[in-house]
Amino acid sequence: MVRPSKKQQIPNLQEAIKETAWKQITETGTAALSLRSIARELNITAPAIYNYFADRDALVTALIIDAYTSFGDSQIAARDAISAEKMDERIYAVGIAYRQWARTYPQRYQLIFGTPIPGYVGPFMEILPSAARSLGALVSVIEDLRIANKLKVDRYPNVQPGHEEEFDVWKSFAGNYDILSLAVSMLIWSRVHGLVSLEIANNMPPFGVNGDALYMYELEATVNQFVKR
Amino acid sequence: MVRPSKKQQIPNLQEAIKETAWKQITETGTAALSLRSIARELNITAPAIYNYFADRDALVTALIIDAYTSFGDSQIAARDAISAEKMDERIYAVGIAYRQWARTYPQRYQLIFGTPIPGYVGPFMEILPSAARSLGALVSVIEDLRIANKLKVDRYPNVQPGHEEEFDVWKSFAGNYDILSLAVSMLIWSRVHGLVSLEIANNMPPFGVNGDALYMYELEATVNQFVKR
DNA sequence: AGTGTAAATATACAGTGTTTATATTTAGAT
DNA sequence: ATCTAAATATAAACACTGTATATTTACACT
Repeated sequence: MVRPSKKQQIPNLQEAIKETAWKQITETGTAALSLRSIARELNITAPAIYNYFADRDALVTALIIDAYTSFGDSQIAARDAISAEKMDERIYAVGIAYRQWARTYPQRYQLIFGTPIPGYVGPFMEILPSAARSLGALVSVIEDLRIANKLKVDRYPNVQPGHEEEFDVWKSFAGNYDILSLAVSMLIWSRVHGLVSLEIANNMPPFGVNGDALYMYELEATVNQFVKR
Repeated sequence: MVRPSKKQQIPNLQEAIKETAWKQITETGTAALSLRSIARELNITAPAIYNYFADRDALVTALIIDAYTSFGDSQIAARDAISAEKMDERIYAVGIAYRQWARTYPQRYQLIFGTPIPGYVGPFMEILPSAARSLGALVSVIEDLRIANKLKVDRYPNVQPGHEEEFDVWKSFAGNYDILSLAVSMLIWSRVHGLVSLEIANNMPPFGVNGDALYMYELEATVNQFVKR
């Protein structure tokens, strides 16, 4: 038997490979991702995967884009659940959804923002669209604040020109926002990411404050810092 | 030739293995760490390493502890370069040293705070001493602030009891500080880590604000938030 | 001098990503 | 209906990886 007849083949093998990859990542972590073990579970041979993904890194890239899309969906849904005028509430909603998604899918979070795959470096321009879309939820709220003249940013560091190409791609997927809104969003994002990534990676000493309360405390501090009242 | 005479042997092979590991990590990243390639470079066989480290994870743990020690040295040196009364200046010094160390040794930073070694999970209690010591530099300054009644922490989330054993180990290496100082330090740490880790991992969009200025902006915001004046 | 131990090698096993060549099924064109 | 070509899978092999086992040898101590 060199090639099974189509009757016994898996339909949509490309999707099946990704699904099996996610299943294994969820069960045993991102580090355990292995083309051969995926093939074993699908009862195919490892080289067959190369008909659907150029190499292991291409599969990882596809997984990352899928994860960003899921992440972005939850970000956008959280934002849109609050009416557009209540901007600070939107910030809280997006912030809470951020942590919730990360805690629900810790492996996906690490796959996106960590570097758990040995040797893998993502193709920036390929990933940027889905990344821009997911971070765009926060950016859009900050931009609304800025337009409403409620963004408190005295002496904010100057934004630098350059990287026009990446910026254009960003704008085409996240929205055409002022670069100041983008820069402020990056700082807010880094705060949220700081707490969440340490929590996910269990790098926070296990003693200390309640995670939920600490996270809300940080969100409040951030809103107080950046929103005029 | 089954065993070379001691004359041609490498003295202090344990140290030599670690040094070679660091060299390779610096040159080709944490992901490329390999016992066999270390052995090749030292002109020994791979199993010989097992006389000095129980397995690959034990070597990684030793590297992490060394990295924490180097990191802690720089933290403590930065703190002690400023006289103890100038507490806010000490926070800046420790914060700046944090980013500087991370940018000087990005691979070591990722080794400590990321998860770039597939399947490796560090033995918490073994690493805690060196970790506590390095983070203790910041904690000690926050504790000084608290004692001087200059710590601005209205409505800070309650600290939780439990984990007494880890806490005792922490205190024996970082100092016997109030748990509130510890908790505040964790939040400050998460902010610094958020910015630095995104910068190190190149996960920050390359457009935006100047890295140095943004980092100082965040340090100032943090000092303004937590230090009474 | 003899012996025991420690430290290295040699060998082997199971796993990984990937390449190459080969076989077969399937779709499309004559 | 038949021939051809592309698509899709396998089989085998290569160069790696960490690690276990058995063996050999150098050295230190009695």
